[in-house]
Amino acid sequence: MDAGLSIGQVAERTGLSVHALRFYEREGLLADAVRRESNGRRVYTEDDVEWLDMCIKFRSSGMPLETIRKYTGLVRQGSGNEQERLALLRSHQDSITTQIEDLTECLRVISHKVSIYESHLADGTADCLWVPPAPAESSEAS
Amino acid sequence: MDAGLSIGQVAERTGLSVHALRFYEREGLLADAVRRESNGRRVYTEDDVEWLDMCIKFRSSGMPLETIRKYTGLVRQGSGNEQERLALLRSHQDSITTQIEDLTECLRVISHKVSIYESHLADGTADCLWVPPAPAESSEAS
DNA sequence: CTAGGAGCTAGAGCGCTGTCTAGGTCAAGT
DNA sequence: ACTTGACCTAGACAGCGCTCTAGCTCCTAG
Repeated sequence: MDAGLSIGQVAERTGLSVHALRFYEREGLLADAVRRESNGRRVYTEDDVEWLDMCIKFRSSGMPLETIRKYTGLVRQGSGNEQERLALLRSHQDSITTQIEDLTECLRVISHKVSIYESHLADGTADCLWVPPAPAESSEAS
Repeated sequence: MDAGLSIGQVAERTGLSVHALRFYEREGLLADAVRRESNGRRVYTEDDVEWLDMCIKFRSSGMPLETIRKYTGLVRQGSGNEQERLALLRSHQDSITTQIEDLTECLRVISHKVSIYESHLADGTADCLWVPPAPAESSEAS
């Protein structure tokens, strides 16, 4: 039932490539070095997969490998550094929040542009474009 | 008053480096090739700066240079292809929306982790961590 | 016995987005 | 005259995050 997973199975479950899995391991992103069968093949546990899922969340929210490595290092050291871990997580939290804000602003500007194109296409007046960017926070302009 | 801007001034105003400005131009991201003084120096207009600001929005929301180049090409061609421009903008809009959703999910998971660390640090029980990821959409676990 | 397929390591290569260097021009200030 | 500083071009280099290759070992099925 939980007999341990091959790298291929983990790849399938996480969506990472086998290359990426080996790469992550080499880069020290894994909580503990993956166990091996007698023949040298990696055997992953469910915990490994969970950890990898976490790494994927970190990565996909823009945390650099370097920082994941640092976090991993803290966890590997064992208890005593929870404040540090927390600080790291909090700062990443902030980073994500900022990213979301920035993206939201971009979305606003681009949506404004889209709506201008839409209305100009609707009433046939599709010239006098290109369109200057949205005016920061006020009502319509053109 | 609007005597045209040097590359240095544009760098300062946009936050791009002069290197990046020249790079973007080489890469064909600018609506129209920047005018030059007799001595070959670039002279930017206010419109150029606005265009660059737009490019910055595109870039910072993850649009690849390639796509910006495509958009620029459409605009350069002049009117007649507004549908295409609109399609491109809409698809980028979607991309941003997806990014925001993904980031929001990451933020949820990480905030969960943070709150677990916080409470364990609060009542002194800061072991039994590391913490598995948040359970998708339900109440607390650990 | 043989062919596939999955795994292994070490290390090269790549796509993207800039950044930096080398070598030069030009204009202004001292 | 000389220095300084902003600008120019062409092209090399860099950082990040993978991805792929070469050359190998196993194991299993036909």
